[in-house]
Amino acid sequence: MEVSNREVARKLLLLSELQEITGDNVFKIRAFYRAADIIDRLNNPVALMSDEDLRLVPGIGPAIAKKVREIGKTGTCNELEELRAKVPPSLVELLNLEGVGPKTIAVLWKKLNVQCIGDLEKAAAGHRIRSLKGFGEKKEQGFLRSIALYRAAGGRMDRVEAESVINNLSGAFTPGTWVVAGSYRRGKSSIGDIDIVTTESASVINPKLKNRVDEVIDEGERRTSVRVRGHRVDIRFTHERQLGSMLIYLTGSKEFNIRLREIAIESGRKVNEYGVQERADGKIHEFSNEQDMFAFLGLQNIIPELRENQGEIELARNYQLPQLVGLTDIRGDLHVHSDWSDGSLTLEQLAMNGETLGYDYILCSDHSATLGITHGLDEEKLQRQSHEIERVNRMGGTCTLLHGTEVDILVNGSLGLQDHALSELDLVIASVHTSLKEDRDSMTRRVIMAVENENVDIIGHPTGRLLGKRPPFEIDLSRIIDRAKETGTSLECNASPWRLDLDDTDIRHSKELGVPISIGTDTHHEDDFSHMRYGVTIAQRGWCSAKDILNSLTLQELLDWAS
DNA sequence: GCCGTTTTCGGCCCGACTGTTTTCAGTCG
Repeated sequence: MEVSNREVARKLLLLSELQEITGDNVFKIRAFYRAADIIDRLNNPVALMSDEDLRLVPGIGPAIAKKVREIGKTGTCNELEELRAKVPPSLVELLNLEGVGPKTIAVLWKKLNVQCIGDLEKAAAGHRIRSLKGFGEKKEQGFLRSIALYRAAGGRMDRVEAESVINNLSGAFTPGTWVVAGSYRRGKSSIGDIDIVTTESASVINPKLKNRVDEVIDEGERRTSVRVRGHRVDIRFTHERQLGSMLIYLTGSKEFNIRLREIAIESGRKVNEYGVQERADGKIHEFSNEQDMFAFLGLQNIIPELRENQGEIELARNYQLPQLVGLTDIRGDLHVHSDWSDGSLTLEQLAMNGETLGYDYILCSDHSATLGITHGLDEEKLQRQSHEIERVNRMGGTCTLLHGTEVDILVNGSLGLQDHALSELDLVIASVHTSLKEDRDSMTRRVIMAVENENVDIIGHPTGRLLGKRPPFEIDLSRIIDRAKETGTSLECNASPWRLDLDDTDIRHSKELGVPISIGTDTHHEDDFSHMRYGVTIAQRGWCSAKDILNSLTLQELLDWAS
C-alpha cells in the first residue's frame, strides 16, 4: 500500500524533532520541519512522484527528496532509524510541555536519564533538577506545572470555544480598542491559543485581567500572557500609529511573517511588530493600518484568511490575488433539517428564516430512514413532505424551499433511499453516518459509489470528523475529489463549527480541480443558520471565489446544474 | 538542508520575557 503524504510528513517531523534534541544544525532542522509541512499540504502523493517532480517542489532539495523516496518505499529512512536507536523517541513528547525545549530535554536526558514525562515528574518531585547547572527551584516547579497542564489540556479549541474565551476577557478592554488576531482572525477551524492586540496600555489592562483569568503566565509592558479556562491568551500592547504592523505580526501565520521579512530584506529593510526599518539609516516607517504597510512593501492587501505563505504573497506582489467569496455572495443554505427528521423547525419556519436571511432558497435535507436515531424519512414520508413543501412555497414567500434529503451512504455503498425516490428530489446530499471504522480502501470505494450515483449531487461532510472529538475517517480524499470532478458531483463544506468538513486545504484541492463546493450549515436549530459565516471563512481559506461555490448560483442556475 | 534578478557559498525573521545569571541562553510566538 502506498504511503500517504501525512505519514511521510509525520516521519520527517519526527526526524526534525530528534535532530533538535541531539542538537543538530538549526537550519537543517528547519529545512526538515518546513518540508514536512509542505508535504502535508500537497495534493499529489509524494510516494508516487518522480525524483524530478519532487525536486521541483520548493523546499525540497536533493537530500530531502532522497529521504522522501526512501520513506515512500520502506515507511522509514536510515537517518530516522539511526536517531531512534540513539535517542529515546519518548523524549519527543516532552517538547509539548510549556517551557521545555530541545536544549532542556537534552540536558535532562543526559544528566538525569529522563526519558519520558513520568521520569521528569519524578525528578522534579524528588528535587533532583535543582542540582543541575542553569536550573533552579523555579524551573523545577515550572516543570511540574507544565506536566499537570499538559495532562489536563483540552487541546485545541473550536471556534465557538474560542469565542467564549474571548468573551471572558472582553470586559477588560474598552470597546473599539482591541482586536483578536492570531489563528482565530485567520479563520482557522481549530485554534491553539488566543492573541489580542490592544491600543490601551499595559498599566490600564494588566490590573483588570487579574480577576478574569486562571493564571498570569507572564506580565510585561509590551506583552502579557494569561491562561483562561486552560487556554493561553497573549495580549500585545501597541500605539495606534503602529497598530498595522502589530496586527500583521500577531495575526501571522508564522510562515507568512517569515516570508514577509525575507521580502523586506530584499529591499534593504527589516520588518518587525513596530514597523518597517531601513537598514541603511535605521529610519522606522510606522503604519496605523495593515493595508498601508502591505502597500509600502509593494503588496496588494492580503486578507487574514489567506496569510499562510501558500502562494498568496507572490500573487500579492503582482496584484493578482483572487476575488474571494463573501457572505453576501451566498444565495441560500444547502443543508438544513426540519422537524420531519431531527431538526426543531417546521417547514414554514425554514422558509421564514431563509427570507429573514435574504436567501433565495433553502435546501430542506432531512435524514433518510435508515438512520434510526434521527427519525428519518422513508420513500412514502418523503412524498408527503414533498406536498407540504409545495404548499409552503405556494404561500408566496421570497425564499424557495427546495426538496432534498441527506441520504445515508450504507456500508455496502448503496443509499438509504431508492433511486426512484431520489430522482424526484431537487437536490440530494449523500453522507456517511454509520460504520465509521472501515479501512481506507473500503471507505473510499463506498463513498465513490455514492459519487457515481447519478441522483447524488453533493457529498455531505466528506471526512466525518468532529473537531476535537472524532478524527476524520480513513479515506483517500484525492480519489474522491478526482471522481467527483468526473461525475460533476459537489463536495460539501459543512459550516457547523464542530465539523468544518471539508477543511481549507481539501477545499483548495477540490476547487483547483473544478469540483464545486457546497456550503451548508447542517442546521437543526434556528441559531445554526448563523454558522454560514464559518463555512464562508473556510471557503476563503480554500481560495474559493463565488464561482466555485454552488450556493452562489441563482435558484434557476442551481436547478439547471442539478438536472 | 535549501536557495539565488547582489550570491553555487554564505546566508537563513525578529523580538519579548523568564530564570539563572553577573551578561545570557532558552523558549515562545
